[in-house]
Amino acid sequence: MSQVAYLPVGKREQTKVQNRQSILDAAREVFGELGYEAATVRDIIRRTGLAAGTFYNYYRSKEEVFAALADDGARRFAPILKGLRGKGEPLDVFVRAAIKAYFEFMADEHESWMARRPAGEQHPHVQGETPEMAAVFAEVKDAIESAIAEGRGPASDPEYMTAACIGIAREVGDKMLMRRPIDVPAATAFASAMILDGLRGLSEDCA
Amino acid sequence: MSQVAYLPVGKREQTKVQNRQSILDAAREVFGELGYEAATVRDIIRRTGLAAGTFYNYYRSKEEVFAALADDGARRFAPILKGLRGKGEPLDVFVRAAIKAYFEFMADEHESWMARRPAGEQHPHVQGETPEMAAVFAEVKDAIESAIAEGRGPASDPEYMTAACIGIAREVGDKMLMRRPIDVPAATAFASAMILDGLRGLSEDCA
Amino acid sequence: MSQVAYLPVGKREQTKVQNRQSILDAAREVFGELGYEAATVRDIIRRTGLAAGTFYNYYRSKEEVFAALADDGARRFAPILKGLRGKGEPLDVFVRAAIKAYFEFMADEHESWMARRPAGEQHPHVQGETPEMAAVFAEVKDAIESAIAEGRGPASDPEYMTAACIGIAREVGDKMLMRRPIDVPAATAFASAMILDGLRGLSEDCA
Amino acid sequence: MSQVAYLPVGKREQTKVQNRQSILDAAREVFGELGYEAATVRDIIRRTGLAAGTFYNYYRSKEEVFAALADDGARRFAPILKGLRGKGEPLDVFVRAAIKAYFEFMADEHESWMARRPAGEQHPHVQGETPEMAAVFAEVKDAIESAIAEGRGPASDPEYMTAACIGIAREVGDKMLMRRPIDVPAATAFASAMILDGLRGLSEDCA
DNA sequence: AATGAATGAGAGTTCATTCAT
DNA sequence: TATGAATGAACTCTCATTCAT
Repeated sequence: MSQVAYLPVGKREQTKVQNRQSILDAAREVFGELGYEAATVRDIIRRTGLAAGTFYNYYRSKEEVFAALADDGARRFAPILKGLRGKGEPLDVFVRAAIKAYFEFMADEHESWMARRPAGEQHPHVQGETPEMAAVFAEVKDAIESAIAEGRGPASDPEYMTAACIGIAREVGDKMLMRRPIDVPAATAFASAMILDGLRGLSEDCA
Repeated sequence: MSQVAYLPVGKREQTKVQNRQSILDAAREVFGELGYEAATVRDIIRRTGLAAGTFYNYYRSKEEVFAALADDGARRFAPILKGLRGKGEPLDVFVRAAIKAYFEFMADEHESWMARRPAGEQHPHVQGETPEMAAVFAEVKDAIESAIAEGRGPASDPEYMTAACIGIAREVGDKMLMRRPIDVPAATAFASAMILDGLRGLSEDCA
Repeated sequence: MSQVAYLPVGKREQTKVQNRQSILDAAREVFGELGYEAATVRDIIRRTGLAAGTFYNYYRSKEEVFAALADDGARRFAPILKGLRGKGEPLDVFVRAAIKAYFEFMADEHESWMARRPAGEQHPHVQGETPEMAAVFAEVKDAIESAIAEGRGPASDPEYMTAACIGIAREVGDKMLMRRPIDVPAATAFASAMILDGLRGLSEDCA
Repeated sequence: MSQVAYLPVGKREQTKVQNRQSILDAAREVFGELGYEAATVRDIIRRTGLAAGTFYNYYRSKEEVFAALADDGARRFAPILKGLRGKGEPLDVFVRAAIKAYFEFMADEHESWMARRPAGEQHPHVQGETPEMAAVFAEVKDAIESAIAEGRGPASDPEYMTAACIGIAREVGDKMLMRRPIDVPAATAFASAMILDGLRGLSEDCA
């Protein structure tokens, strides 16, 4: 009677939210383990414990869940990046901060991220992307390109530069997650140095 | 009957070799066009003109053809790399040469490589690998690691270094293939500079 | 509370009646557009705006709505036919009047009737019946048979005669609805002449 | 060795022909019992005993089987009608002959035809057409229209005339099949008289 | 060996129907 | 009573793989 409903709190709404979340969670795992292409809607619902048809009450296709997951990731990462971009910092500061943010994000997500490297790379396949990662990459790329456009870094070939930075972040980040303990600062230092100074910089900066 | 077989070139052996090759060729095309995951054995045999069952006389699965293709690629790329490794060159020479070899290899293969990026990125999907590429990466990684191990470069963190180099090569190479004309020397210069000097080096080396 | 209910018109009863009617209307449309077989309960409720479960408070199945619709049609057509049957008219008068009544009924209903012949006969399918039509046929058949039984026409083979009349009415009526403008008198004249005089009668009666 | 192969006689070809036939037979039955719309591919293969996938080795869809069945029917009926049309007979001769041919065709097919009226009309549904019938109707219609166009009958309203004749044939034919014994000559006499002379002609011609 | 039809598991998806709210 | 999400059976169709020829 006197209840103030800040959010829908009926039992129905509750299970709806739960189910949506179950599906997203299951999807994250499945995409992680099998890769986007190999994953099937049925794999997702199986892991969910829900009935086959229930999936379609929430998402119309595998693509749609993927997109939802990507949105999730982007929503969490974008603000961090936006903050960095606003300040007009010189490139090295920006790079270090962005890499740090990215690696922290990766480490955060890493349970599911690890799930997808199930010991021994049984499939020859594809270095998968979690949907969140895909979104994050897009953001990073955008950020780096505009940083360059604003003259806060060498104006060599913005597209190649972005590509190179992403390549480093992706591969080093991947390796980072495979080590125990996961050492974000070390990986950040390495990747930043590599980006900023190349191999030459590594002896001094990282050794 | 009266044929003298210097090599296995009897009619049987000939068609056997031909068929095996047809399958590999078809597989290369199909993996290129559809991506590894989306490709099906049926797609491969359809393109082959052979009967469905015949496929299984040569390969037991899609994975196996993929592996065979990867071997192919590795067999062609490995000698180049081996040559470089033998000479005990300093790291910068080795890197430049390796990158060059790799990008030339990519450009060579690029017809099929391009085929599988069918303009507009209709799937959200995965940056696939041709099987050959996968093999090449393994080789490169090995080469770089041993170069480092032999002390011909900074002894920072060999695994991270390798990862970073591969990341740069992969992403920059990808971009290179998307430009017209495909400019291998320019991409090589960029990637080498980036690897060796990082962003700082780019202004001088590449501009 | 203080409402005097002459008929069940309480709020509850009102919406009950309304809902029942919505469902029937929606069903008529849907059967018309999709055909009986292709129509689904979901299609009907979707058009209704009601919740899925609500349908089942009124009808247990698609079949049951169909039957209800047929009853509707029969209820409207039966009195007309009953009027004709009571008078003991000779067969030709009866036939003309019945055909006229039937064609008028068809023309009346024809919006929905037309909807279900969506130009170009995309399905190979079946000449469907609206439920009302099915009911009407039953009535007509009964009327004709008893007219014959009462000796108001040639006693050849009542069942065949009925069948023939129904066949003519059905097919000619169908054609009538496909022409613009819909000319009920002309179609009635044709069908009556055909029934009464066969092809020979057509030159004189209809030309 | 010395065998002259009039037809493919390998075991494989044999089963292929058999399977194709099984599917057609099963489809005929299923369309008969359930109607075209309600019938599913699964219903057909279930009755066949073949594996699910096998269906698709022969036909790509329900539509395609239907079409094949219709072709069958048309192939058998068309020549008869063509023969009649060539001779330029007056309309009454043509009509009698065509009706006779049609009813004989129906009686022939009637095992399967009967199968689809499984005692008591459990579905409200559709007066189905076997695919063969659909094809036959198209032929008949064409024949009648051109007979009229050639002036071998009253020039009233060709489309209505055709419709009326088809209606009679369809409905009377249906009834004919429901009687035991099936009396094709009687039904032919009735329908012909009805078409040519209408109800008035029935007393004299048929009684 | 090569063939290609048969197989049946399994994918995506829709639907009638139930039932807690 | 109305609601609408959950259910799971059933449908269409494709695929990897086998095996008689």
